[in-house]
Amino acid sequence: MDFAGISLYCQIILRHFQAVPKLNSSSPKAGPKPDAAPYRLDDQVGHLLRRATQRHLSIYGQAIGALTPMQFATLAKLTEAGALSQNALGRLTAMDGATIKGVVDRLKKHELVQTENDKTDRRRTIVSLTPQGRNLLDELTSTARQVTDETLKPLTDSEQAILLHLLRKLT
Amino acid sequence: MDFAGISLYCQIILRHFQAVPKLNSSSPKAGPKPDAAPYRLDDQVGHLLRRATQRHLSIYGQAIGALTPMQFATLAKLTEAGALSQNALGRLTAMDGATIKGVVDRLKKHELVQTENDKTDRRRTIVSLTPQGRNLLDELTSTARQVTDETLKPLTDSEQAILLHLLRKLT
DNA sequence: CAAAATCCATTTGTATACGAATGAATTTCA
DNA sequence: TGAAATTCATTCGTATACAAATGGATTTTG
Repeated sequence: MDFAGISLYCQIILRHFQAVPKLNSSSPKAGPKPDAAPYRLDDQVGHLLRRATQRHLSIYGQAIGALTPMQFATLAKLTEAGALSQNALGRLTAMDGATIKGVVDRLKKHELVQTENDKTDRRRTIVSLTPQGRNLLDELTSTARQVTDETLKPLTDSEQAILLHLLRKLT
Repeated sequence: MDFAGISLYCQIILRHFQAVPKLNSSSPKAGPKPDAAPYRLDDQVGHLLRRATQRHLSIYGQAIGALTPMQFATLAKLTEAGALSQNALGRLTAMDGATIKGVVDRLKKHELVQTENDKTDRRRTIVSLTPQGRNLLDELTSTARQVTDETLKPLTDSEQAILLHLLRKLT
């Protein structure tokens, strides 16, 4: 095992040490206000996730106008995994059945994907990329990488890695 | 300055050291595949933010059925900041004008908020909590804290603090 | 095997989201 | 001051989201 990364991580640790509010800073013995902590919206994970997502989607929107974020995700997943049943595609892009249907319908209207019946399982609809869909995704992928980079720009490289790691644990 | 927190942070650093993919692990000299990194949806911040948000909203939904997340956020912000113009309320809850209008309309229908004209600025509509709205929020706040706790449960205390810190930087 | 449980795609209904346009009111600034 | 810029609330249109219900197909199991 190679320890070349340690100093980088120490850097961020030290930075965080000053920035992060101290855990248990209120002493364990009950003060005059046991319920002193107000409920502040700006401190809630949900709100912070929401705001971070909004900023990301705004960056995406300025960079990519041809496809909505979920349409892009759908084409990206099809590129990655090949043809998939509509429901499987929804699972892999984290959309429920009702939602992925609308996205696929709109992509079909633009002739970026096509559907066919599954021979083996007559419940399934197989969704696949059209040549146009493949081409469009090829053109947009490098821009999409820039969108990710721009989204993470406020963080150092190690902070970025840690954020992704922590978000993954929240899945 | 007190350094009592350092060992905690070192713990997570060491854990991350093994879990986080190495930065620049591909050598700087061009290999046979300069574009070797595939675009994997599951590695994109946007997708991870989305999944973390989905899990959070699912936890919220199981815990709180009386109000949607945005309705709760709206009441919480009104409790925190007092009566606000509709647009100001939208800004503080991170909803645009069109969105906050729908939320306020639905809260009004349930008589949890009320609106009045601003005497000073005739463009503005002032939104305030009704007694029922205040009561309902009082009842739900401790559950909302549990929702936040449950959302962050997969992380240690220091990881939680770091995540919130990093998300704040992405705003 | 056949009933029960699942899975698949679809539809319906409600609730965000947000760009863009609009008209009224207020503020800015030349 | 008065025109230009901004702000506010509203509306319209499109695109997610997701719970719940439905009907058809497949899998699981007793």
